[in-house]
Amino acid sequence: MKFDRQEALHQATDLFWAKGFHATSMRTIQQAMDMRPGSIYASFGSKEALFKQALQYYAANSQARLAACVEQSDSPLAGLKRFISEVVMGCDQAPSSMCMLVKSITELTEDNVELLLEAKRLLNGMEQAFAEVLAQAQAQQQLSGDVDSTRLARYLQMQLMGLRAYVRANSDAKEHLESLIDDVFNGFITT
Amino acid sequence: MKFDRQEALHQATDLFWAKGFHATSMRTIQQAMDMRPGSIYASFGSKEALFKQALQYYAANSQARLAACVEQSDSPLAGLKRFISEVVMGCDQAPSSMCMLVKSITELTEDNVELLLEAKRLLNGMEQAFAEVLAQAQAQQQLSGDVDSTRLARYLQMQLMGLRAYVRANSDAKEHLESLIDDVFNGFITT
DNA sequence: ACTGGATTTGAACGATCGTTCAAGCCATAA
DNA sequence: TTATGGCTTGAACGATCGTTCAAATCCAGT
Repeated sequence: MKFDRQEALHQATDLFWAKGFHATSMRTIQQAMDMRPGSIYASFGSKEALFKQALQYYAANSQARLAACVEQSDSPLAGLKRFISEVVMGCDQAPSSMCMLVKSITELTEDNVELLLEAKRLLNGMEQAFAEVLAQAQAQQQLSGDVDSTRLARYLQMQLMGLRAYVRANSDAKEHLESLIDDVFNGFITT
Repeated sequence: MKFDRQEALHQATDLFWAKGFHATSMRTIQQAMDMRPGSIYASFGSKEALFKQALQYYAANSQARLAACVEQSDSPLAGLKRFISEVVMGCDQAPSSMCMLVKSITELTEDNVELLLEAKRLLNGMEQAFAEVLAQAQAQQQLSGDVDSTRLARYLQMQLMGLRAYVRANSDAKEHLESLIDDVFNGFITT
């Protein structure tokens, strides 16, 4: 049976996502991957390199899910809202209610500049993906075209960060969740 | 010269705030405090206990600053906006652009339940403080009284989390900052 | 000056960290 | 069957982690 690199990376990503960079030890990762240190270092290089690849794996997954949401919905805007709901409501199964990129940017310091910059870069990619969906909505007259879509995307991203952080801090506030999502979504639509 | 417990705690708080719980070693703290391990453990108990006291110190400071802002301003609402601006704009001197409580809640897991719960508790305290200021504003007819002030406070806290996280992730976006603050503030006022 | 209790010191502990590498294993080719 | 080359293994490394504690130091009261 061949070694499944993708699956191993998936396990590592979930662990890093749940516990963060510093609190996740290589020994825990070895256990989750069912691999011995030598193999891991041969495949991924180092803990930092592995984390970087985990970030990229996570970001690629997120963008794919956004694209899937848009495709499965009737309109770009509906797809966007579906994505937001999916992300915020489905946080029970996820390793963390928060975005792994935001968590990483929150945790990392100048001691790991490369990782910090990579996380920022990938998060900017997400913002651009949002902007593209919003531009689509504008092209289809679903959204007023007199506001810069990148500005809307920025506002949306900020709101989404706040939403997911709030859920993390107040996990029992699931009741208010749908209304909060609506507030966020409507708030930024009418901006 | 007597040992200044408050000053020592202040140094520790700044370190924890900047680097988080796991990435801050006791040796770094010893250096920042200019104290030897024995003295620290005699005064504060353990790393966890020290961090808990740092959280409390930080939260008390934050509430005091909010109160000061309200007092120095002409109205509760103006005080609130001043506080938000102060917090978001003045993040250059601060150890981190993000709230230490939010950072902690983001970083900590079930491996340190007590710290996690304490951070959540203190953050709820902040939210309540917001609610009180908003209730004041309602009492002075500065804000419509037909919306629950605790609901407004919740929304404000979510927005503030998003704002500070966004600034952290996109530190070069200081240009859009004032407009973002306005958006946040106005957005939640008209809700 | 002397004493006794409180405080400060810093070496050292065991545990765990990220990482390495010689030795063992296994599939393929001759 | 044997030789070869790459992959896997897990013990072990030095560094650092949080923490302890006996010894040194300090200072108030006599």
